[in-house]
Amino acid sequence: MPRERSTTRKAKAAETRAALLEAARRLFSERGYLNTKITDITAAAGRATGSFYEHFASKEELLTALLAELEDAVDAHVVAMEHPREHDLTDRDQLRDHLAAAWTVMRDNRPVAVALFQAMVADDPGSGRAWRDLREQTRTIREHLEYLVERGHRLPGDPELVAAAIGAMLLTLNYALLKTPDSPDDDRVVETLTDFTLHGLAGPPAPSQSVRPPDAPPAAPTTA
Amino acid sequence: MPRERSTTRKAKAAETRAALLEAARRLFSERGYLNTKITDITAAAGRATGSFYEHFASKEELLTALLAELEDAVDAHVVAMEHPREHDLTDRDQLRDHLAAAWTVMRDNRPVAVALFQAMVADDPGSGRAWRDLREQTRTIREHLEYLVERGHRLPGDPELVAAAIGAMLLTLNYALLKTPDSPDDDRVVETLTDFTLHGLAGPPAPSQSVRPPDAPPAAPTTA
DNA sequence: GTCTATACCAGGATAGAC
DNA sequence: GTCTATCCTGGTATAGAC
Repeated sequence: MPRERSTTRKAKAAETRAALLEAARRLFSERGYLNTKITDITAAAGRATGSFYEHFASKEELLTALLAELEDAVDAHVVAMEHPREHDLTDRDQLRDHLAAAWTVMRDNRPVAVALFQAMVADDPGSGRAWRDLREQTRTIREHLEYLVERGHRLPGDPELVAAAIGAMLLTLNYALLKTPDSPDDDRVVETLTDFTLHGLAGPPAPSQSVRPPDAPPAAPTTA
Repeated sequence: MPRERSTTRKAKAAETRAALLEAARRLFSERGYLNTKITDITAAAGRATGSFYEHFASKEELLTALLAELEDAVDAHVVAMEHPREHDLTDRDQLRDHLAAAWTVMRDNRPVAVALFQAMVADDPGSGRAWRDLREQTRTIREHLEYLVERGHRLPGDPELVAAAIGAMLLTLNYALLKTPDSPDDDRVVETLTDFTLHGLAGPPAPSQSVRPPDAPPAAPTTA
């Protein structure tokens, strides 16, 4: 009789590994990645310090494992979508869907989002890691923007830069709003970011093609 | 004869203090705030470890001093401007001036910008520091946006949130672009951020009221 | 594979002579 | 005020028994 209570004797290791990952998630979310020590993780997992190194060489490696899990989950979720680059981000619904997806992933995986963001910023500024991470995480957006440019659309600037700007906004705002209480609810944030990204401060052109009712007053005239 | 070579015996302390600050600036800029240890600073300043504590109680306090210097400089620079909140950020020139000012300050004070940003992110996510810092640093923008709303302009969302989004974009993009080589030049970045903030991805309304020549093709039609 | 125990070091901070 | 010397903590990582 191989495994009865999920313990094939040897597969018990996987249990410890899982416990460590789970504890890490909890602590990363609460105290943050940088302030969580390896000893904190093992203690929270009810394991000895030494056991940690049987599974991970370092905290960074554990984070990598966490990230791999996340990517698997995301892949499984997007498996049916294919996600070609032929999306028109100047279409409000499509834009909102993209931003909402990004936002939801960050919210549903708070520990990883926190850890990645902190790790990105903690590295030496000259290392270029921040830029690299930002580029990677905005790949999809960038490709969509490049597609727009190819179709003749005029963007505010280089797609790479614009995509990075949007990503910077998303990542940092998400992090800042993690504070436990009274954050604006996710829907409102996504709607705001959508409208801002789509039309900026100036607001939509004359005939409101947004979802909003037409009771919005016109743009303010110039001032001092 | 009081001071001959800037050493009144006792005023020599100020020299050490300045040396520490200067060394800290250099190291913060190169290795970042988090990776710079107090011993690194004293070593770089050619002083003994113990001397540090004669001037600052901690690294954080040194950062505060650095920040105070910066604010003095900024104040002196803006002294003639008064800077009332009656600015219209939907006016491209005014918007660009604001963004350019923020960008220039960050670029001209790289060490402080790095340190503040890292310190903000390194704190526990639940502490709310990130949100607090973000709010403080976007106070001016927020006030301008509130002014717009009072005048009847329709923003993409709550002024506080929109201001924070803009600030998040600026701070993080600045940090990411600090990597020494091949960053796009500051002018291009500011222009891009201006256009994005003003009109978003959709671009300006039909009759181009932006600076750009009218050779820009129309917005891309809808697609799959 | 997991535990206990411990070596080890980086770094913060202080004591006390000059 | 600045130095040298040192203490002491927290945290990483390993050794070796079970």
